[in-house]
Amino acid sequence: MNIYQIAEKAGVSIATVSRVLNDSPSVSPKTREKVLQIMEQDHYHPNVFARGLMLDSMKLVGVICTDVSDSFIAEALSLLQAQLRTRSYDMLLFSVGSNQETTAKHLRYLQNKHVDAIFLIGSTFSDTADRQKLCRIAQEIPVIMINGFVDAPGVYCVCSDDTATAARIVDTMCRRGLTDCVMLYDSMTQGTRRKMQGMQQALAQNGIVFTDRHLVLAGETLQTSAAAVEQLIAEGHCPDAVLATSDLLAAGAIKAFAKHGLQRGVVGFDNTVLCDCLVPGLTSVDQHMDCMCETAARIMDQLLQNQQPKQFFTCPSEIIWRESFPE
Amino acid sequence: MNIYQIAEKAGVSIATVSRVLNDSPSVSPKTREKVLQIMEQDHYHPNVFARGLMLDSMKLVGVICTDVSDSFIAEALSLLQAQLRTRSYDMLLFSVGSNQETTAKHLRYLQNKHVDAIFLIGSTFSDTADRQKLCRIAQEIPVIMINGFVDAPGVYCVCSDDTATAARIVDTMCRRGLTDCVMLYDSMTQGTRRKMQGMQQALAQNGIVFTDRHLVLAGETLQTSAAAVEQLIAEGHCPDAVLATSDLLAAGAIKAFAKHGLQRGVVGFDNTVLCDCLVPGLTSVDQHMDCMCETAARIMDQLLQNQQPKQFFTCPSEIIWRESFPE
DNA sequence: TTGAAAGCGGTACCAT
DNA sequence: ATGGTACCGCTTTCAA
Repeated sequence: MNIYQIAEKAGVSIATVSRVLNDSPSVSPKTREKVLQIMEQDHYHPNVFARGLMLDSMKLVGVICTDVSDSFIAEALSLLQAQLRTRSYDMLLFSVGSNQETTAKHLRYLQNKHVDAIFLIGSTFSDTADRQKLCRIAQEIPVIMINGFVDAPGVYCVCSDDTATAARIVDTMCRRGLTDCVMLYDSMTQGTRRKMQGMQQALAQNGIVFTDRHLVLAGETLQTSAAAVEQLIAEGHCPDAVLATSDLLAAGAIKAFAKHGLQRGVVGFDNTVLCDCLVPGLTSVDQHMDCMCETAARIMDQLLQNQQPKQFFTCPSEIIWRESFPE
Repeated sequence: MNIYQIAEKAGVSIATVSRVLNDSPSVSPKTREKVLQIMEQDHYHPNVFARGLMLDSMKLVGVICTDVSDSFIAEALSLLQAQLRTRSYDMLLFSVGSNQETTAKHLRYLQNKHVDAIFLIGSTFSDTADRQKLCRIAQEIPVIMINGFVDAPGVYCVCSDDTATAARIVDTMCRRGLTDCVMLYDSMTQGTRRKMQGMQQALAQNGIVFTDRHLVLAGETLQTSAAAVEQLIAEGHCPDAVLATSDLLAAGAIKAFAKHGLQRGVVGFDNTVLCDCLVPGLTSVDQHMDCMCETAARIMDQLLQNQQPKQFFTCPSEIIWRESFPE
């Protein structure tokens, strides 16, 4: 069923049918009605490829993320999906791991797919060559980073205020005398860096110099994180408190402390479902992903209407206090 | 940059260029080399829309799931994504909630998008009208259900052997004298039903009649689940052991028991990251999603090559024993 | 082995 | 308000 057959049945030209499809005002109500009726009864739907070919758009956006099965990213996808739906955009999803080069390759791939925009969730671009690739793509297609940061023309970034929140947490720790606190992280992403800066600021405010010993590489699983903390304990460097860059790492710390019968403040990030499951309940940071995704979608709207949005946006995050580090 | 410009630069016709693009054998090595070289230096990539228009395919599959942020589904997506990538298919993702009608609508939507296949993750089709819609679509496009079951021509299903595994667990419980066990569930999906059947079988084997009291609706959050178990305790119906249809519900049970200082066997499903985080560690069922996704992808392969795969597949699941219900 | 030309199913401009 | 028609970029016969 195509536009020609509809035109023939309705006794009009394909141009008129096309006008009806596109809600053109210059069609008489009578004609429109007749055409619509025939479309209806024949279950006609315009061919998306033909439309794409002419308009160079299929109302499709590409989304590149490191790992769908990360609950933080999964939540972002869920919310972004909802935002896109209200705008009649579909989502082409790529879960590509944390390799930068792979991510860059996918950017190019999506460009060739003629997507209308590209969203990057939690990607890092520390490598210069890859960042330049990103810049080139961004000249042609709107690129919007969620919880990632690259300062380049055409690249728009929405982040949460990790730095401020991490600072607030570490400052609270210091004021309670827990000055020997550490940050558990799995890899030096932009997000980690922002949180680290917050810690550094707070320590400085409390007259403490931020050094390597405040930063602990903890792997990316519960087990590796627990092992890292246990090693600290074994070495006699048991920290007063722990701020982890994810709830999972924080869970590892809780486990390690519990094993040694120790009571220590632990705070995580992302406020995932884990927090309520753990004992003690995990104090964590809710990054208000809904805000970030809505902002990201709005940026897309503006870009596709050739408006110039601001390049950087920050969404507030919130500390959700639980027993692992009470307010 | 299109096929015409390449043809002109190479001094050949567009037909020849097209042949090179499609690896046609009837192009002289010389010509092919020259065309390829020009494509290379001009960074030419065929227009996906034009190609889609002719071939009626963009090497795209639609994936409909209830909720990306469910960790079980997120894992499935991650693995399915990997399978699709090796086959050069892209994934159009829809997270539509658990409403059947909405799911059915999206089937139709994807049909109009001319996707090459549709995957459904964890969907239920209890409503007859919606199931019929599914059947109609399945006549035209391969429909593959992961962890869902509908017996209809053109609908292919990959499930894990929930029934057998649930039976094994409940049988173990009974043999240990924990005959007063209950199943915690959140909604009567196909998966729930399969697990329920397993429980029923095992109880029957142990001379116990399966009744309503073995089935406890526990909502879909940690809190609702804990509340449901606490209510049982308050009513003096504290179960000997609990089998929950998800780890989250199981976590709720653990929490409720802990609050009352009770020691009870608890088993979950999906073997999510939660299991290791909980205290005691949660015994859970690993459904080997990798197997299911690989099978699903293979079914797609066969269907797209007009072969006739079996309609129903079962992947083995495995009990991962932890402290909450030791082996 | 190669080229010419007819689609694929729309959109949009130019007439009328 | 409507129709005719030239695209969009590729695939695929049919001839040469």
